[in-house]
Amino acid sequence: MKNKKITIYDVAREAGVSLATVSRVLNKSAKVAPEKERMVLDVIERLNYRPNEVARGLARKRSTTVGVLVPEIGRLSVAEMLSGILDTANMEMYKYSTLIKSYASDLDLFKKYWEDLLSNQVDGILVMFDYITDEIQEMIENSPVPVVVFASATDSETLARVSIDYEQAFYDVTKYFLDNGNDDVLFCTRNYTSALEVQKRGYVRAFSESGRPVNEENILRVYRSYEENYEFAKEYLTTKKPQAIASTSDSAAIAFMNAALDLGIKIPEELEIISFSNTKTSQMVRPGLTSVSYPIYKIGVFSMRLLTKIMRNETSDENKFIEAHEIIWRQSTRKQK
Amino acid sequence: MKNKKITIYDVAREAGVSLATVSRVLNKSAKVAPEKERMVLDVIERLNYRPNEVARGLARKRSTTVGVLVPEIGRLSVAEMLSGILDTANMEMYKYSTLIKSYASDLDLFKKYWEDLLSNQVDGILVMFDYITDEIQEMIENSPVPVVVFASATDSETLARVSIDYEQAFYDVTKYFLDNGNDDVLFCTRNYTSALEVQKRGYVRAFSESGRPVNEENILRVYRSYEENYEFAKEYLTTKKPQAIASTSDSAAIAFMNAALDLGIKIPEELEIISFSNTKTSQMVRPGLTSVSYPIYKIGVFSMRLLTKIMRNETSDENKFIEAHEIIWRQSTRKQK
DNA sequence: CTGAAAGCGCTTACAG
DNA sequence: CTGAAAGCGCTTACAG
Repeated sequence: MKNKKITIYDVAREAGVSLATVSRVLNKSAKVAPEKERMVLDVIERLNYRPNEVARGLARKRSTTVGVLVPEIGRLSVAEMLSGILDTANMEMYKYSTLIKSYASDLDLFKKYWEDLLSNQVDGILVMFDYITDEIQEMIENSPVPVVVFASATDSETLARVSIDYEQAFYDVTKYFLDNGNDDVLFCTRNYTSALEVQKRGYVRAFSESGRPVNEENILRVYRSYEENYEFAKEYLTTKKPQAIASTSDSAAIAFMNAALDLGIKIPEELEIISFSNTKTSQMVRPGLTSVSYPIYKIGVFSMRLLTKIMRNETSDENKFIEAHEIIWRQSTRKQK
Repeated sequence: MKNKKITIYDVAREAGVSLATVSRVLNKSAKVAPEKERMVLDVIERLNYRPNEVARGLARKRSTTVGVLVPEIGRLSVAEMLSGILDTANMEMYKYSTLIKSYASDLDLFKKYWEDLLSNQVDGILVMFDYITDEIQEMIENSPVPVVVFASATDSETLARVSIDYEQAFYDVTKYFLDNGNDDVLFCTRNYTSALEVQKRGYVRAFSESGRPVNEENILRVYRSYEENYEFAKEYLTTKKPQAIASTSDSAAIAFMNAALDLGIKIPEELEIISFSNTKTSQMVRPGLTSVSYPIYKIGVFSMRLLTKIMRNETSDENKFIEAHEIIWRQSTRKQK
């Protein structure tokens, strides 16, 4: 560690010009005589001057920093979206720094981080929340800076957002099962919160349309870890014989699959399984796991792009992007591609 | 979006005190008369005042922000480490904001982001780099702010860092294979850079000790995607019959495993496989994949903690933490637990 | 095209 | 215990 901090004053003195001029060549914000510009640029180079973004932020009242709030950075899908967000934020035309907060699906933590981000004067915020409650929506609507919601279930028609149609995705999967003679469709989900509501709606709709009743007992809350789910599945499948499983969680889907195999239940002949996130694991397991695939990385890219537009006041006619989902058929279903 | 920015001036005026007093109660930096303190606190509450961290950072010359440089945020292990870093950074006693940059394993991008972080006046930097070259090491040593290196291979004895002993891990795995009668040990790695050197050293050492020669052709560079690796493995295993595989990449290990199974090669009887990262997938596949496990989350926690100590000038007698690794034995090896 | 000056919203010696 | 004032390192009208 060394390096004495060198400031714009040093550059101005050394180059024999005023602060203002240095600032102008730095920001290309106004015409500067070519010779002076050269001088300044030379000095900057020689002194290895690096503008202080914090001072800059204060002076121009823009931090060129955006905040990102995610429920759990350790989730593979989240990491993948962050990847899209960061890549976009750092593109030449954008160049935003990103302050990332992972709130562990905890509402209080979410609120705290939200305040933290505002304190840090972010120019905009990207929010991912499994389900946008009224409270969260109100926070967003009262935000002093633009907010874009991504990969979140919501009923709002006004929020700027990019995600997929969760209800439709669950509908599609359930309908496939029902259309193929399965009455007893298990619905496994990890978070038994209101997030469930939007998704459950698709499940219920498919049942209604097919004229069959929904059995509430078939809506299962599963665990976080694979081991727990495996034990649970093994016990469950010993007494009950569902015909099909739709799971929001990859780990639960695979736990059920492995448990079934270990119990001698044939897949997909006796039990069909579809998972709601097409992670790398889905293709590595045997039999391959049929999954709903959606453009995770792209959702990150689009949400950052949308936020940028709004921050720049580019009147975007469209502030809502619903990405298409698709079912990737593998060996855990009778239909295979 | 609404909310007119309210500043410390507004609070001072409203509470009938000076700026300085408000600042004191905000920072608890000096004694303030209890009644005045109450007043100020009340006004803050009522006005919903939120200190501007950017102005604060400028004034006190500390941003309470740290930078994090990772090769690829989308990698599950990276996400998990970030999880540990963020959790620690946000703990009451620390409270650092984190500026995260993912440089796509690109040296130029790394350098750019490095400068960006310094421009943003971070108080410290956490660096992950598959292998710390001399160039990187020099950047770190010349950094104006403290730097902690994590989960990176390096020969440096001076850098503050926390990681595992890569050489030893590769040695352990190779030795297991050699001790159990496998001469033909494939070594699969994704990045054929100097990172390889440190790891290869363990592989080579095990061979030397056992008095057997290393066959350079057994050092394989694999692909990024599972599909490519699967195709490659299938072709490879058709002509060659290795007895054991040590792979730095989970996806390659599983690709070889599935390809072998599809070719009728028995695992582990005819081919043993060990992977170098114990991801969730390792336990979900059948047969279970024996893997080297190391405390990923903990490495994040420790590195952030170490950085904090250095930033606070707490003379840490120890600036190097090497976490223990462990082999989790599953069904892809003859030894199973 | 260029400089002097005010201002961004805070903190922190310095006096008292 | 408290306030006036300088300063953190920039940007940006305002004159010229």
